[in-house]
Amino acid sequence: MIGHQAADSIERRSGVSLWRQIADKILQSIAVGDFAENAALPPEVALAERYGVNRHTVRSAISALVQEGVLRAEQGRGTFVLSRKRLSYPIGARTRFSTGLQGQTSERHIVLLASTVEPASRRVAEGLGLAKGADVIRLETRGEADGRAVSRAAGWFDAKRFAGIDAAMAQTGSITASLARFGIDDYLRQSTVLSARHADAADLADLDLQPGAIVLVTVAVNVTPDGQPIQFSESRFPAERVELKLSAL
Amino acid sequence: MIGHQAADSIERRSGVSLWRQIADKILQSIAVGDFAENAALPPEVALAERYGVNRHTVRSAISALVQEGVLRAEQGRGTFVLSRKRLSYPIGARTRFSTGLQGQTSERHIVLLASTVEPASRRVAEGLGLAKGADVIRLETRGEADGRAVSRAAGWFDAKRFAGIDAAMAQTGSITASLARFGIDDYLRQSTVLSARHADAADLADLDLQPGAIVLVTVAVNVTPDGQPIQFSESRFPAERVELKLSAL
DNA sequence: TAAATTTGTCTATTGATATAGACAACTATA
DNA sequence: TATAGTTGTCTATATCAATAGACAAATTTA
Repeated sequence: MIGHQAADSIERRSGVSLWRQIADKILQSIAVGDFAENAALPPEVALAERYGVNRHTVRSAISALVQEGVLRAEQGRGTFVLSRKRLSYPIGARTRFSTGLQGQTSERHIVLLASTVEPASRRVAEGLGLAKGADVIRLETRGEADGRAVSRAAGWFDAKRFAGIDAAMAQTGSITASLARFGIDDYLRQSTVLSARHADAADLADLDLQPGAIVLVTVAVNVTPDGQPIQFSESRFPAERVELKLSAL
Repeated sequence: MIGHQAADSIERRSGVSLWRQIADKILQSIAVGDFAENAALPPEVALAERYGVNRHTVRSAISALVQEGVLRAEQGRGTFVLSRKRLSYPIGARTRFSTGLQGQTSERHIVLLASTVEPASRRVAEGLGLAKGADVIRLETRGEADGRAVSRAAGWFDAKRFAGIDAAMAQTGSITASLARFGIDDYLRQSTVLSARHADAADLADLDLQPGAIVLVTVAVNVTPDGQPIQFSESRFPAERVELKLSAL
């Protein structure tokens, strides 16, 4: 697991097609820096030998990545790496979307997609310390960096205490700024539970992913400095574009 | 993304077979608690309708999970959930394998698989603040809980400073105890970078996984309280058996 | 016991996946 | 301008994945 990958590290009869596995490996190689940006990939025949598969199988993987906008193929010249490395998304005591991504991207922002009032499900109620079924405001947001989707999050707030936070969010485009209007000057991340799974149809649409992608999922609770829960959230990140950097631990 | 899954959240032509996607969904449902332990799954025909696929496709998914030891099928009776929920693996400032898993499992331990002295690669050298190529000791370990593999880690230590840590590890079975012999009474996790990918052949063997599985990967540096790096590590976790709980943030 | 329910097995068909080989089209270079 | 190297396209074949239908085998329920 030290950078290189054995020629035999491809699994057949796995339910995951070979071209998908090879596309994953190429993405990984780009993220790790084995394949440099703007440089040419090894020729198809070389990749085919390296992974122990037919050239056409490699072509399937490449065409999927061309479709994704990661590679560009030019007849007679070669296949070139377009995409940058994974975005390193910081998670720590004071996780906010805007801070910490400085320097990695030229443009980043959050879009508020929808806001609804709904009864709290069991886990939302537990996270916020409310009774099950109590009214909560749900904000659906999408994080973008350089025009690519890097996160999709749902955040729940006590509807009584934070009435109007949806409007504030629409105005400011920032959770932090919106909470400030309710007298929350500082907040901390109390807990984060992290898991990973294959993208389903909703993930594909929400994060502009290609079928077969992997998503990282975090479920977190934010609290005031004195421990009062204010926000429960579930966030999804495209694993091929984002890694999570756990800081301030 | 709130517990339920739409009937159409299955992707065709994705490079990931339908049976694998459905197996993932069933695992997810078990982890979330939709399918209770020891209880019967819905009958095959019901699952087929729910996911919009043929009964035989559901059967392929089930047989894969039976192979994995997650389900048990009994002719005439039904298919039953054997496995417990995902193990919640804590990661925080004072992450150690032994602490924090209390109560979740009855038995857990680390096995030292191999120890070698090798020249530091670029990233290991950077993590430990050594010159590239300097001698480092590498410990390969495997974490088990209730007889199931829950982690596989490689840890690197400065060979000069920690000469003999391999023997200490073999004796004590604990990194913490081994470091104590070198005067390290306390250490902190400085940074953790987290990503996810499909399991390759090495992961399948190391973690007893079935093809198509997802692994979580963390790359971390541990330091003394005054900031001196002592350990660089890369750990792999089976996403179907483990979730990471980021605590003390 | 009989009927209903559920998993197991078999055959057949279609489409996606993977391999194999040949050659065309394009680019860079000797 | 040749030649070598590279991607693009085509045909053919074999295997895997998915659907469809029928019926057997085992268990539970009426």
